[in-house]
Amino acid sequence: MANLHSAIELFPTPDHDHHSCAASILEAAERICAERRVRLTEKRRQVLEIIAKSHTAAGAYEILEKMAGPKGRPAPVIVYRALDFLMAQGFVHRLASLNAFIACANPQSDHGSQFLICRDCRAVMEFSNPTLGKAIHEGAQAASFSVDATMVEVSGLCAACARAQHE
Amino acid sequence: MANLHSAIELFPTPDHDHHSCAASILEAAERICAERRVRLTEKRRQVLEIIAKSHTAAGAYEILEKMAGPKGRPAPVIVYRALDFLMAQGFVHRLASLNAFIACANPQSDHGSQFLICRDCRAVMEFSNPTLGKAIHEGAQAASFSVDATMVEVSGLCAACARAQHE
DNA sequence: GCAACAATTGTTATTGTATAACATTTTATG
DNA sequence: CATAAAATGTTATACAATAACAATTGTTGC
Ligand SMILES: [Zn+2]
Ligand SMILES: [Zn+2]
Ligand SMILES: [Zn+2]
Ligand SMILES: [Zn+2]
Repeated sequence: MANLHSAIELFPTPDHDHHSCAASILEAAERICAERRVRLTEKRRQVLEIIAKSHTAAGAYEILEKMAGPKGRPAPVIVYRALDFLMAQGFVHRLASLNAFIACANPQSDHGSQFLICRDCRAVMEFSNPTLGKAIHEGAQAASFSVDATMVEVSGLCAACARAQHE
Repeated sequence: MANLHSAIELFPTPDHDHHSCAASILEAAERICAERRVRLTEKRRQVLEIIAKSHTAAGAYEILEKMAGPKGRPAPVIVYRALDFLMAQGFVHRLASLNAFIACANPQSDHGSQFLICRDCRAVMEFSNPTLGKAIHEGAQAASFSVDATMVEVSGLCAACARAQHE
């Protein structure tokens, strides 16, 4: 996961070679599932593969389309169940502002969701800013509020799209 | 809006007297609408009133139920149009993590959305932590990302519900 | 007042997102 | 292999949001 000091190189550019990202996500998932004695079944793997294939968030029905075989696409509940599993294991995050899903950049560590979302190319970057996490926790504490989960979604324009607009 | 140094008194407790909160929200809305020469029509006022009546977020269809008269409830689009207006004027915020709506605690100032949401009593507190806002902006800048809108939704347990669980 | 126009509301239909309930199949365990 | 648990299949439904167009209400200048 990007710690925003080296983030400039890490925001997914439209042209970057993505094969290694996707492969390493699948690899990590298999390893972690083995460790935890949970099963990365065919459906679950298929959904994760589809999500990991892109740095843009995928909607549930978009995933369904990509799962479609000769007999047409599976029922919605199929993808939602796979997503529930993948989110429980921390392999996938849900972006509430988009009703869409993105592969986790760092599935090992338990972490709050913090995302930059480009409104133009729809690329998503997950980041983890300690200052931000600390500010949230302190704020909550001041209200005697005990935190379960935090959601930070920042929408705007990525550097590449900002440049493109100036041309 | 709470600036989390005095937040302990401000998280809405289940038993607090709410009439003044709701009344002042409606009052402020009327004043601001007059200033801006926009119309707080009957439907809009009704929707705002329903939302302001509670410190828990209201779903669109929940609002529809409460709008129901002898002829049944109005069409969904009625409430969504009112919500669009109320959000544009800054009287209401949408909570993406709940697909629900809450009255703004400080409709004067333009501000990013930051909320504490109790998973138990479902009460919502809007807050504005400058450190948090700054951290988000700095993080985005480090990624050369220009921010349009930020969304911070923190779910957990409020103080009252935490106490209740310990009994 | 009233014509002309803009804003708001009404009506019907549709798309998108997500879950409930229950049957069947697959996998792990003794 | 019998049993139980986990995962998948099937059908139906609930909830969230928008599209397209008609009717009504409010505003403005004459
Ligand atoms: Zn992550
Ligand atoms: Zn972009
Ligand atoms: Zn607000
Ligand atoms: Zn509570």
